[in-house]
Amino acid sequence: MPRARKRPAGAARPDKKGPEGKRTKTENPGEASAKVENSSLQETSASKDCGKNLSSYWLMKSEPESRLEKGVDVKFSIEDLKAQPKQTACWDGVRNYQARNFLRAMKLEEEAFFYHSNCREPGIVGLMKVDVQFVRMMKRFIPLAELKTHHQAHRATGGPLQNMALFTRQRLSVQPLSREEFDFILSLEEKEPS
DNA sequence: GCCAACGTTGGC
DNA sequence: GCCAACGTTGGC
Repeated sequence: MPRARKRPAGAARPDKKGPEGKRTKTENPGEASAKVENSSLQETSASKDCGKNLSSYWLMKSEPESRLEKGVDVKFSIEDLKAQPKQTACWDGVRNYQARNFLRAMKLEEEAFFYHSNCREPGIVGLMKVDVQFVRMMKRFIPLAELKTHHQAHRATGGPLQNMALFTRQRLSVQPLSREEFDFILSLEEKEPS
């Protein structure tokens, strides 16, 4: 279950058991708000610019279709995010330590793609800012298959998606993107679906 | 629903 | 600290 899943509103800690019921409202933005706790984060194409580029970009996966995990529905789509108070949610349910380290490394206001996983049409659906708050839908859905096509081409040509974590670190539910990766993906919005 | 890929656990 | 067994992720 390292996949991200959120709970309604101010959701609190991951392992709360129990009837999902109402959660007490927390002002705490949750793990995703991240203070940099830092550390030895893994080097990826996105994390190696040694300080000159202070911003980071992220991709966060969540499942938009219902699926029970230990009796709890892990579904959390971008529509669900929009429906939260302030369109903001707590990104809990991440257990993988590497993904958790990335959550801790996030800084407020950094931009993140919302990715729908384990569903009929996997792909990037929208943009969020770390808090985690809805920003906007993508101008068009960017399917996994299209990203993969570019990734494969870029491996040959040295293009921006050549090392994209979505393909090189599969199963990582929270992952960093370099600015080049982020900008390239944004540029796809303006193009015809391939 | 299948199952490959990969992470985690735990005995030794 | 190795590594086999087991569990999870997530595309298909």
